[in-house]
Amino acid sequence: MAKVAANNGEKGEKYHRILAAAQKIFAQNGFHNSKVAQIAKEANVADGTIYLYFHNKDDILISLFEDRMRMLIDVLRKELATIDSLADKIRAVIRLHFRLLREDPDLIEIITIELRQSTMFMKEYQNQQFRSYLQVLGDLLKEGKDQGLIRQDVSPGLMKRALFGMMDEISLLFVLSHKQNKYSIENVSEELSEFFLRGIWHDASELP
Amino acid sequence: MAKVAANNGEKGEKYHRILAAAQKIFAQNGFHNSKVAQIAKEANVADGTIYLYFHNKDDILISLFEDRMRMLIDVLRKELATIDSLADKIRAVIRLHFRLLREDPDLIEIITIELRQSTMFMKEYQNQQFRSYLQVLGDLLKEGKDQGLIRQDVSPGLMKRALFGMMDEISLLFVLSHKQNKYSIENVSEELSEFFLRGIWHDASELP
DNA sequence: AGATTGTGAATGACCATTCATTCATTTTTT
DNA sequence: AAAAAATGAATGAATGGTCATTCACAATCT
Repeated sequence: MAKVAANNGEKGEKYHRILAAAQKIFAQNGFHNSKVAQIAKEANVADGTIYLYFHNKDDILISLFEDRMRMLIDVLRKELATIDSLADKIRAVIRLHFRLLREDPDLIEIITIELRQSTMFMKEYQNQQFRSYLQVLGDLLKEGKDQGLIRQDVSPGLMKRALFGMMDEISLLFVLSHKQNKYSIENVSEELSEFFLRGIWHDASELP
Repeated sequence: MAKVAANNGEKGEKYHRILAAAQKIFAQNGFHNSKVAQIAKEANVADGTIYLYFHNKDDILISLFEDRMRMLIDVLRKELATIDSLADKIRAVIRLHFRLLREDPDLIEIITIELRQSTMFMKEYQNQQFRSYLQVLGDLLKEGKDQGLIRQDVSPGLMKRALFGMMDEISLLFVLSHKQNKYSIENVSEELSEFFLRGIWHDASELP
């Protein structure tokens, strides 16, 4: 008993080491082609040890996903709190997504590929964190509508997904082409922001 | 050898029966959780027979995907040929995608879920048909830029993917929520079209 | 009859998961 | 404070179940 873990998010360091290993291996091979033994090796841990921290292979993926999404939402919320203009907030959402693509491509690869790959069984687990992330986007849009900045015939529930879909698909482009891409991440982020804002804005000529 | 098949696309009817069965089973369970034996049963064919028509399980998915994409592109090209206005062409692209979602949800489920699920190994197979589909979208955007209808700082190569990503993600919403959705497919198609056109259009107030 | 097409039981590779065992560390006893 | 006992985290070899794939045989054509 005793130490309930000190450093990280409450769960002990071996737990997090395994998650980090899983992130790498899953991003590399996809969930179904990743062997638990590989993850164990990457984490410098015996095969069996993994089962002290996770119920089974699926549980690793789910935990990984939830953990990372929690972080993402956290960072996002903090960044948004420092920005006033709604348009700039939306730009920040997009910029963050693509900044992550640069700083932690494995994470984006997990979101982009594994989220779908496991959607079928994630359905059961409801995937609460992902919902929260979409929620943040939806709230921004709602706010914009209320302020009259965004057109009244925009559905936040739809457009939050449209936005995620765009970012996700374009991330995939980068992830798969392994950086040998003719677009720079900065330009992409910029172009997407302006496109999205124009699409929803009440009067595009008034876009700050 | 002998008969190269008469009725359908060149390949013989058992071939197509297996593909149809695979479409259903894959949509139902996802690629990795679908058993070859299930597909055989659904197609009223012996397990071994499948291997007379396909090299292996992966080959079934790839063939299915290529075959269906070919159809989709075909229909799309024909529809576009009957339309003059560029804006209406883009609307037609979106409408077709969502019409399919209604008429052949299994197909959209395959595109939406399995495309990602198998991206890793589809990379090797280059996925020619999917590229062609994107190509069609890209050409439309290019055309619009040349005509000055679309803003000059829009990148067709990027926006074709953004468009696909949007449609794909929102299809996923429908596929997963199994129709119990508060949005109607028609409204979604309509709202997305207007959003997308405004996003890229040179002067949104001049949108036909 | 020879060729082609189809069958489905049998095979064997693969891999998630288990569990008997080890051993460092902590607790209790003397 | 040293010795003895208890603990439970960690290990990794062994297990067992699951399928994709094969192939010897059968049916059907030409």
